[in-house]
Amino acid sequence: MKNDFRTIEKKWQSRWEAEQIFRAADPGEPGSEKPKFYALVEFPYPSGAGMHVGHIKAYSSLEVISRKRRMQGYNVLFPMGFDAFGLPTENYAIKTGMHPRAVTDKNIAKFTSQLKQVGFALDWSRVVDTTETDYYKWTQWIFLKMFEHGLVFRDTALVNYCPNCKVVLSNEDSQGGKCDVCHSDIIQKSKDVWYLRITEYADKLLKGLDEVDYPGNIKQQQINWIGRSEGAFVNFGLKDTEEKLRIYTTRPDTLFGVTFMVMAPEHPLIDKYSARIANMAAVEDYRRECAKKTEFDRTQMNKDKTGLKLEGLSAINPLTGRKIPVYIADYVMMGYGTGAIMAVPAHDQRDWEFAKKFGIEIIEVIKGGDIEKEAYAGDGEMVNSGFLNGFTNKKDSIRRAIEELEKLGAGEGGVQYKMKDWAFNRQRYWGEPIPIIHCPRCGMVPVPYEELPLCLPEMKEFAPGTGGESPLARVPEFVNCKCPRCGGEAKRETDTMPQWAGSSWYFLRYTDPHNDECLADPEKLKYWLPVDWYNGGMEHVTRHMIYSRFWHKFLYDIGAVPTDEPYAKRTAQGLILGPDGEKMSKSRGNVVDPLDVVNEFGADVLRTYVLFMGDYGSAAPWSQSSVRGCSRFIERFAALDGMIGKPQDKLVRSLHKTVKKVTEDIESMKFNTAIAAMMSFINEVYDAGSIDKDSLSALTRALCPFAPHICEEMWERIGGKGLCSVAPWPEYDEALTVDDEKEIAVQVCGRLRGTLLIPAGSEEDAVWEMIASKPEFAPFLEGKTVIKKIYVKDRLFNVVVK
RNA sequence: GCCGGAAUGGCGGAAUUGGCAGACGCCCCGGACUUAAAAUCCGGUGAGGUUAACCCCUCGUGCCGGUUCAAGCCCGGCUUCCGGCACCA
Repeated sequence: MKNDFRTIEKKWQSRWEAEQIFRAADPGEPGSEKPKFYALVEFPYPSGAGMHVGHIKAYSSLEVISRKRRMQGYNVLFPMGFDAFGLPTENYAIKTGMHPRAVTDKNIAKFTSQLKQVGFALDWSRVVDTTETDYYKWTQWIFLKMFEHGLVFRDTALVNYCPNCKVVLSNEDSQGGKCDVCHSDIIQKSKDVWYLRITEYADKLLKGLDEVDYPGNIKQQQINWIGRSEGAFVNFGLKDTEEKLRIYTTRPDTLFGVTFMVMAPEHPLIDKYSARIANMAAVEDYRRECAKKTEFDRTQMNKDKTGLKLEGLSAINPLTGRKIPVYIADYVMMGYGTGAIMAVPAHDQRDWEFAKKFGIEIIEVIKGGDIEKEAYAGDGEMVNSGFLNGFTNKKDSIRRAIEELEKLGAGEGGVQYKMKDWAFNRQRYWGEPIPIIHCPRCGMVPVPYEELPLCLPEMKEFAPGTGGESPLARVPEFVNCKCPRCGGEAKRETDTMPQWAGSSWYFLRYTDPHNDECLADPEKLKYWLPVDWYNGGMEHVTRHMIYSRFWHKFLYDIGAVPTDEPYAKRTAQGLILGPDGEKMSKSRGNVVDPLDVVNEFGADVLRTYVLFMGDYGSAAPWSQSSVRGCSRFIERFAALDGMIGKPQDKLVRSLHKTVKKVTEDIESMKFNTAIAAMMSFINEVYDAGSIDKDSLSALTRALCPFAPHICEEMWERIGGKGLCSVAPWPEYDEALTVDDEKEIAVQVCGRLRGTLLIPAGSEEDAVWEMIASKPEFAPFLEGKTVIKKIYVKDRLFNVVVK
């Protein structure tokens, strides 16, 4: 037959929908006795542009895996939803005057129709939309639970602020000093910020990595993100005061090498002792200078150190009693450690550069480098260090130093994280309202649980206020309320949550998307969790995944979910680049629209191509002519119904090998070689001229996860029972996957001198006899002494001669 | 700077984890079919040498060296590219 995909694909998509074959069975329902398989893909942000080929690649992997698992008898949950809060929708709404709700609905409808056109085997009865009140009710519920457990706090802070989006961004959203959404330069602004105390979970997030199946690089990225370091807090005395200047260091054993201290310009002790600081005017100037720089600028200026000595203030080394000068410099950040450091210029390059510039003494305490040239950060024998002299092992000397500090009451061992608490508010309309009420008498009061959801008020204008305040602040009916605690007049918080909120728990809601009593029925959570396999992009490995692991671990701690880790296994797809090998982007004009491919070649071809184009985890450029190659493959398959004939032993064996390869390769995400194996098999069928019906039946089912429409059509033509998508996965006979004859390589002294057909499993002596009797090998062996024979069964025979 | 990963034909990529490098697909070339083209089918296709032809030989997985009967794969030293983090004390 011809692959008349325009008719065929519609036909089978409506059959699947009518028969609801992709619906997952909840516990207690028929089908739930099968082993469960929960396959999760990152739900899309429904942009107006519709789906991108990247979406297709991201979803196709688990689409194929879960289709196969379904055919193998699993109860599969493969759901889809929409992460629909966020700036692009809101900006579009502001520009066009449409309500964000209407924009969202339109975009979701578009995505839904496109996903269906590609034929993804999704359970459409479980669609989740983060912007629906039924959903964000529970996002708010989780926030309140966190509030209740002290994981939410508010602080005034210098924040990353995007002047273009008029919104406060987390560190994660403003990397490299650019806004993640619009790429404008970030400025620093003082704001009231809501924080989630994610640092409280830093250790749990780190430890949990031991029990999950993520690729090493993903684990490593999360480990780096959390950035745990072990060291010590040391309290330096401040001369002529009772004050302690507290610092954090990873090398407390270098205390004897401390020649100055550095505080961050914002350090509070500077204000406290401003009266003692003789050059306070200059200090203020320096501080103003620093405040002008963004954090990005500060961290970029890693060449030239700036700073200033605090005249009149000095610190006392707790181990030596020595007087040490104190500086301020912007290479020390208020946001890490204690905002102050002990500087050991001999063994820290930054301190070294600073010391050189300001003419400060450099004392070597670890032997092994040339501290005149640069700081030495390596290992070596401790010198000039009192009781630490002679230590050569870093671990021992650190332990000994901490011991001494603790004995003196001058410090203690401690741990620091690079990860910071999560700035959790945005001054925007299209997000979940933060369910908190500010009462002049009671302070911050949570909205009572029974009043959830706290819905967004209806508005016509969504632009943020000029002072960067949330548009919700302009709705008096929303803002003014009664305090739930004292009944007095109070005001609602008007900030909304960041886009990461809704995506931090959506996979839980899929298990029970319509529940009105709790975020999901505990029975259903218990049945479905954890997610067995989660696939998505590398770009979400640190933020989204760490956030959602944090929320999940919190929910586990309060007994709301049954597992402490949400995702048992995580994989990531590689990017699809444009045909020019560059990242696809509108400005480059190299974007490929997946729907164009569906219209020209059909969904089966699109699906097959994105998985065939290369190693699934690596980036690969789009190639339109390779799409044609896949189209040819599908056509060649479609024509097999006209080639049915008698079984041929060689072909049957090939079929079994092919089925084995496809079965194994799908599970290890080697989709390209699985497809290649089926292509080879079809080439063999064309060579042989015919294929038997059983083999065609097996091939059809093996190809079905990749190209389900044409396979359904083929299945019907060859009289398959029911729908191919739920037919049993083809079995293979292990005995038929091995040949009874093998062609082995024959080498003399490691050089290939020919091949030899031998009965499979032949022993060394028998093979040697065959080689010795073959005239074609004689010239290489004549007159030589055999020193060594190496035989790798069914593969290779190497004769070493002299 | 630090942490990951990669480098294989004209191109995307295979290679049972130390055992015939280049599967499969694209591109290109030739043939069949066709009035013709497209489509389709069949064949060829790493480089060089040799041969009338079949054969055959040599070289070849970023670079230099090593281990081994045998290295794309292991070890040591580089180069380049990609991703992440980055004045983190």
